[in-house]
Amino acid sequence: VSTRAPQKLTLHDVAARAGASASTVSAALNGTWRARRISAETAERIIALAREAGYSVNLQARGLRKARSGLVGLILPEHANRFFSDLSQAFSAEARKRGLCPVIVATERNPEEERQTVRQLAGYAVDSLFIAGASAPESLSALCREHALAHVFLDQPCADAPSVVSDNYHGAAELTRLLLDAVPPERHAGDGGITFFGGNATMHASSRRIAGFRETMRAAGAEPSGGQIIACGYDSDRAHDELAALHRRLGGRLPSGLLLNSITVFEGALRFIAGLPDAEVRDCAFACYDYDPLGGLLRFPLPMVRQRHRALVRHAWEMLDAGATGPRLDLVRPELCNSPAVAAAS
Amino acid sequence: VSTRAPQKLTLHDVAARAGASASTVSAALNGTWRARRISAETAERIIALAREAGYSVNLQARGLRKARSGLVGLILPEHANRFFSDLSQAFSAEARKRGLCPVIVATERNPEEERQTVRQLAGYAVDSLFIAGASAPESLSALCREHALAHVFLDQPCADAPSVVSDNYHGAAELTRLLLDAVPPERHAGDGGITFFGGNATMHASSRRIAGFRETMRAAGAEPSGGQIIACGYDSDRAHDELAALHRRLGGRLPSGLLLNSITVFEGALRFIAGLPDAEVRDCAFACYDYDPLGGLLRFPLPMVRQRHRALVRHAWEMLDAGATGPRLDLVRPELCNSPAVAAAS
DNA sequence: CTGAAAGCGCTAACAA
DNA sequence: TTGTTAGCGCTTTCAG
Repeated sequence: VSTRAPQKLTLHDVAARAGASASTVSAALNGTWRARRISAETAERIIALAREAGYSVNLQARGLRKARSGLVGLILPEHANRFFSDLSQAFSAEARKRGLCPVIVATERNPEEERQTVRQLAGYAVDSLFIAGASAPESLSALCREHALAHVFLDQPCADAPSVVSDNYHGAAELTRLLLDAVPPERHAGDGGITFFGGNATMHASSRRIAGFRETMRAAGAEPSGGQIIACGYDSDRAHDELAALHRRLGGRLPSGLLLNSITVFEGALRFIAGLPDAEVRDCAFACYDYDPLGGLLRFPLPMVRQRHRALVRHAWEMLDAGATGPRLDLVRPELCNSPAVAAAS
Repeated sequence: VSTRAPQKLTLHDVAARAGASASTVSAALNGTWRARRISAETAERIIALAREAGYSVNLQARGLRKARSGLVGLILPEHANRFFSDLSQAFSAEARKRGLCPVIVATERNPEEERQTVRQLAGYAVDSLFIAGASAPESLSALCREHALAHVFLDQPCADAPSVVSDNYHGAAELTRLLLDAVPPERHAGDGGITFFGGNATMHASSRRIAGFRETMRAAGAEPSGGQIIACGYDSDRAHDELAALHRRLGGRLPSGLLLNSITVFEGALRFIAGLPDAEVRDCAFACYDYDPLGGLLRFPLPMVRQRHRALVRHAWEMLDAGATGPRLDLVRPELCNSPAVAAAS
């Protein structure tokens, strides 16, 4: 079924066969022939010929000549994560819509790997670069500037460049309010009260979420104690063990409410909870800052907050289109899923 | 903090500053200077100079010259899917380990988009191309051959090219055996018996899984009836509705066992199941051909089968390394998660 | 041990 | 209306 592979047909080959010059063929194939006032007849003849000869441009050569490649980069920590893969999806769709080719590179939260990748993508002359969840944003931004590379940060903001991130503060505040509603007031505060669980307090996202939690609690007259904020990282096993420890400290019960900060933390917690009697579980209100479709289908209600990946990406692209280059931080309100209000209605 | 952007330093600039020629600099920077018998001193001087001048190669120019780009392509249906994002992760890791830059493009299960993408990636002179979950493999393989592009298929095999896919038959057989064990023999066969649910019987993966199901049932003396194989696609809503319909047909009960063919089908089913009384749910044995970490943490046991993405990718790469180019189909046994045996032990 | 020269395949001035 | 020319920045013979 396959045509003989004719050893890489070039523009000149096509030109020869068409009895035209390379530049004419180039113009015809790129649709710029109108501007070059090449006769429609010639153009069409060339286009037809090129197609049937199976010609296709060498994009490296074009890129070299035009000093831009038609590639757009996205750097992110990992693929195997719902948020980042949603981001990839949205990014890809937008890139292809513009006829660009998405290059998505996972850097495993390794700052040196991130820097290498920026250099590499600059080497390929990507037209612009999106950087999500960077571990060292400022250093990357500097690198991009050295390479005169348009760039924008997502999720983890950069102090020196356009950034668009979720409104972590309000997302956490919303979940906190739901927990406050679900738990009787006398059990709001104090050890064993509503507890923020998981995440890394030194990172932007978690610190904003913790602020949202703390201030919403305070506004409800339930200023959280130190023991009500347990930022024990994002590791699932770690979360499991920390929750077990908390359960022990509380004399064999769960806190009145748990705001689980990320899906991995939720998984760890769920693994612990799975071993508890139903009554005990029903006595604790849950909420999760992250989304998984199965989350809404458990034996207890679980409001979840989901980052609006589409909106984040679209907004980032708009910033670049607008030629934004200076520092600027735009927030996108995340989406509340499985809210009890909606669940009650259904 | 940022260095002045010195308007794209080229190899010739470095050569000039070093008082050497372009070819010498090139050799020094590429580590080929030994072979060219350039003095270590010169080489080191040049390397130091280049680094401090902030030089970095133009990979498009290099690629043009060498007729290979250092890019490797992966085409897949979508990012927002656990299996494919796991695949991306494994692919990326392997690519970067080899100093190559992964280019992952999602084509939305659109055959024309797939073809376009192959052409585009060929235009960028990717060193090789991995194609996962293709909707029209043979046509893509032909395209690749036209472009003399080394390629390999994953997950969805191609009749004319090296392919590596999960052993769907045995994966399904294993799940079926677990269901047979969990359900009393008199309820194995007949309508309301163990039922294969979801997927598309015309597609490779599902058809192999159905075969595995059917033959394992038969071997257990429980040849499934037509009503016990409901290949209603992969859509979650559709699965929900079909399961509701089945429940109605069975006079308001679930079948004795359900082999849910994909996580989306499972989601739809779970949404329906969530509304049923506990006793009814406990009366049905479940299994799922796909993996999600939350699956193991539900109120009923759920054995799941997970494709070994790492092994798939590694094997595919080995085939390319070995220069495989003809048709060939290699199977990778998937992994059984949440098996009752293991659960019982813990 | 090192430099000069010849392109890789394409596009965009500039001529004709 | 079209062809000629001059590179984009790099690697790689081939001569020194």
